Amino acid sequence: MVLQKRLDYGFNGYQVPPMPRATRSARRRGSFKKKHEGNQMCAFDLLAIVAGKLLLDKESAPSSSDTSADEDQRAVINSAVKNEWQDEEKSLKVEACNQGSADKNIYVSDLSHVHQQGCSSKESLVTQNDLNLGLASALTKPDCAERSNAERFGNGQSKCEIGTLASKVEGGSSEYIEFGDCKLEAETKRAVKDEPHKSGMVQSSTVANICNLEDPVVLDAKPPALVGSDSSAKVPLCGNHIPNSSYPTNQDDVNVVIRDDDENSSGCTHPITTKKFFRPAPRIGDRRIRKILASKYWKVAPRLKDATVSNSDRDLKPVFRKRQNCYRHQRSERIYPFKKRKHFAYSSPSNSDGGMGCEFVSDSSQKGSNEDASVSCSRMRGGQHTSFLPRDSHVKLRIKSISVPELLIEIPESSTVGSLKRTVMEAVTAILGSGLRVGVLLQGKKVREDNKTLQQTGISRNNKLDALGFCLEPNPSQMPPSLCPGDSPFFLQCDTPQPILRYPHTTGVVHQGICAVPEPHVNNLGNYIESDHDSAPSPTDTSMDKSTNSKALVAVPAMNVEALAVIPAHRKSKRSEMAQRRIRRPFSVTEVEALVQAVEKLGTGRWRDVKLRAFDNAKHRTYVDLKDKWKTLVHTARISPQQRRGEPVPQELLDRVLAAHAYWSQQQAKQQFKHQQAGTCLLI
DNA sequence: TTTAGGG
DNA sequence: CCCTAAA
Repeated sequence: MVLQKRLDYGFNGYQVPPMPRATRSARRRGSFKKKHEGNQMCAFDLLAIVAGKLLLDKESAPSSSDTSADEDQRAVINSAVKNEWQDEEKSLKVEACNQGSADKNIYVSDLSHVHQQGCSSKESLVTQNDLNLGLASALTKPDCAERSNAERFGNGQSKCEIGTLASKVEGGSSEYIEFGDCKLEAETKRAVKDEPHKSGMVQSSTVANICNLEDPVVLDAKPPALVGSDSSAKVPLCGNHIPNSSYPTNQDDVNVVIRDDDENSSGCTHPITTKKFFRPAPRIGDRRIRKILASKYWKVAPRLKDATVSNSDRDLKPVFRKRQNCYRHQRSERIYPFKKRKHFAYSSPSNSDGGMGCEFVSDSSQKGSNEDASVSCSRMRGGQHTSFLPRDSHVKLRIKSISVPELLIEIPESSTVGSLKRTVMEAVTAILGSGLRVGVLLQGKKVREDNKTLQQTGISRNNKLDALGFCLEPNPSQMPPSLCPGDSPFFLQCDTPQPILRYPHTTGVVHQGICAVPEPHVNNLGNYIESDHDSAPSPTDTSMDKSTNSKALVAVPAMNVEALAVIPAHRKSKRSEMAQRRIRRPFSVTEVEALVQAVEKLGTGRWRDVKLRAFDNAKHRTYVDLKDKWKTLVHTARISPQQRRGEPVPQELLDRVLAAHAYWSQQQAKQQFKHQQAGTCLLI
């Protein structure tokens, strides 16, 4: 689209809330990005966190008291799932892909692969209201052809696929993460074998690499007593004391506050509302974490569980506190899963064949005692010891892929890709947050009898490799009753303890559907591209403000579940693109004129003053921008008009540029000369 | 944080 | 526009 109209620029009298320079600079400072290059948390991790939590919830739910083999199996799988989801350093991101068919598919996929496969977010995306969304791990798919596997189900039925599962697991711990006013609990793994200072310490990269554990670690079996208590279990398991931690450790959890980028306050500043739900920002580490998470690319949740960023509970809103207690309670029930993972740790970690379904491996002979301890532990919890035999044949599973329910998203055509991404992200988060459970499929059929043993069901080690499948399916029990008519679709809901979705930049727009968002300007999930809100009201900018039209999402559970083959991602995946490059905003002639005028007056080398003088209200123009623009202006003025590109700058302006440049260069030279003179005089 | 300059 | 050294 061509800019038809010039920017109405601020110094002409437009009143735009000035952006705090400090934040702006902080954001712009490259050092920050660099410094935290490793501290990314990708969308996938977020999903993992959510899913991990839910799976855990499910796992420890007292309601499922029976300890049938099936239940055990699910528990084990749950462990693996949540572990794996947080394990991979997949640089995933919600991407939109147009495969050239009528179907538009959106994938959560690896950055490096999306484009590789010819899927570009630049392609036209939102041309219909009913988008067919697929969550796919592109990196796990050799090519687009395989992806079409998912597509061929058509708009209504395509499956959402998420991630690969491998079965490599280590110890773990759970922690809290706040996304805006959402609070999630995340299960994270922990290198048990590491030195305490290594595994537990919070470095500057608190949010960084928690998954770089290459070697599976086998835990020694702990006496049940250890498993019973939260605190007692943690120490030996995780060695998580934090010697030089910059984080206070007076609490049991980690509270990470995600705040939005400063850009989000553009248009209207909401300094207070933004903070409403957050804990009082406290001590040392908080700022860093906050920054890291605000950097739009998150990696993995902080791994230390015994540290907390904030120490005051009293300031929490009641509902918040309640939530926290709730989580804390859950945590204490979640010790045993960690141990159970040992069970899984033995299965081969390396499987990169893109098979489908899962694999059975005989496991009866290995590491009997350790695993038995954990397994028995879980069974004891259910009150049954009878089924447990030390030499029981174990079925070893390797889940290579798992399906998640289908997502349907409705979004106006006028929405931008950026908002679409956010929307998908939110939908994904919501769908995972709405409650999932693991379904078991045998020979394509769902196994519903939870009480049957694996043997009875036919899930034995003699089984075929692909006979067994797993899927994630909506969990009706976790859905808000009011929003769940029958077993119908589950909706996004905002005021559940689960991930809360917010729609950014929604200036007073009513969200259709269930979400009533208190703080529309807080964007804690996406904040991708167009968070750079332009305060200068050009027609382009207003039209680009798509997020205003964000609508509520409706997610429909998939009826159609089938595992797609996926290949595990490499652990050291390429760093996803760091902080998003700012969108390009060509200078309008008006702006150029303002710039020239200011430079004529102030000279080159005083860009901050230039900024203040002429661009104070254009918060998207930094003094660096102005300096750069001047640089290019000078260059433009020197080249022939034929070589120039973009909106033509009047020759008159270019002449002034050259004149001013010459003048101030001369001045500068004079200054330098004088200084030199002074210096030599002193020396002599 | 700003400036200056290369990429 | 980004990144950074240097001030």
